[in-house]
Amino acid sequence: MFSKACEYGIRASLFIARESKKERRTSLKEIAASINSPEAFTAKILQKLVQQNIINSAKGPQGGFFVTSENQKRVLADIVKAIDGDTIMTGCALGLEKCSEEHPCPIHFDFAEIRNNLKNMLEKTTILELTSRLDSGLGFLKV
Amino acid sequence: MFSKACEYGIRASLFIARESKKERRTSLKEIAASINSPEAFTAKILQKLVQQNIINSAKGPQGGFFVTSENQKRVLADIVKAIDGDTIMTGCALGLEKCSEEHPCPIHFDFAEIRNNLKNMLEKTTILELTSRLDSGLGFLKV
DNA sequence: AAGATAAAGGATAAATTTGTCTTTTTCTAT
DNA sequence: ATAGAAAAAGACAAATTTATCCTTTATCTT
Repeated sequence: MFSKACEYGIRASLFIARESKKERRTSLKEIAASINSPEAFTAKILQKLVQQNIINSAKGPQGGFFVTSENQKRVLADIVKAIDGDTIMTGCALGLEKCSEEHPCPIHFDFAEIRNNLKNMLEKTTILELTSRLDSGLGFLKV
Repeated sequence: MFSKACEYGIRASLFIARESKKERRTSLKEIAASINSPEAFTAKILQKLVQQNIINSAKGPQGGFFVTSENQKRVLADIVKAIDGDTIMTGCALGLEKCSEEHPCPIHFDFAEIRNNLKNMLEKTTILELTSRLDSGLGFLKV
């Protein structure tokens, strides 16, 4: 469904956001250990998310990654788009470029429904909401 | 969503099934041209589908690929599983191995619904049904 | 100012997926 | 029997994704 990079990206973002709520910046090392992801690869993914202003970072001592309250309002779709693009939310299930309502592939209408449900879910689910779930013990990020 | 191999595999299977309804066996060359896929790569995918008895083939002159009436009853899920496995229908959205109802990731319940809708769709949609749509001009397989 | 800390950036490597090419096997029709 | 047709099989190549390592930049602390 999502690429490995995207899975790590979401998990990392949620972990960082959660720490941010506690007014803590967190380091790459801590993130990778907490979400069970390869450190250097995770660094690359976080770089990309920082560049797109989805999460935030600061260099130097006491630096690290964090999520501003503005960015806490971001949704899963933002992360997914930043890393995997939006093919999963808009593309044809059979990979046909010119698939559309007017010129549909054989599973277009069945799939459009599922894809739209996914899209809606990703677009309405905020980082904030998910960290709340984590805080209330509803959900984990590791293994 | 699906791998390229899976996209080609589904498109090819539908094309072959459609030809089979007309009592025609169809060749690799014809298939690849008709669904716009790389010929040699498509060959590998079809090999795998034949091995798993999802589509059928015959060697030699007048040979080619076809779909028995038994196999016409197969569903999309069979093809997807044969090529991509069933991760997409059962796996965790965040790639967590031990994600479950009891030990869920933060988006487990939202995602489970979407994943189940996808699973149900794939499991109820037969090759036969899809070729009927193609026959009635409802859907295409190329580009 | 100097040193330490932590992310950013760039080059490289491994693994997987996608894709090609050549040879072999099987079968049909003549 | 044999020639030709077509899939099967195996080896190889390119592209993409996943992953690592090393150097540079920024900035905080002393």
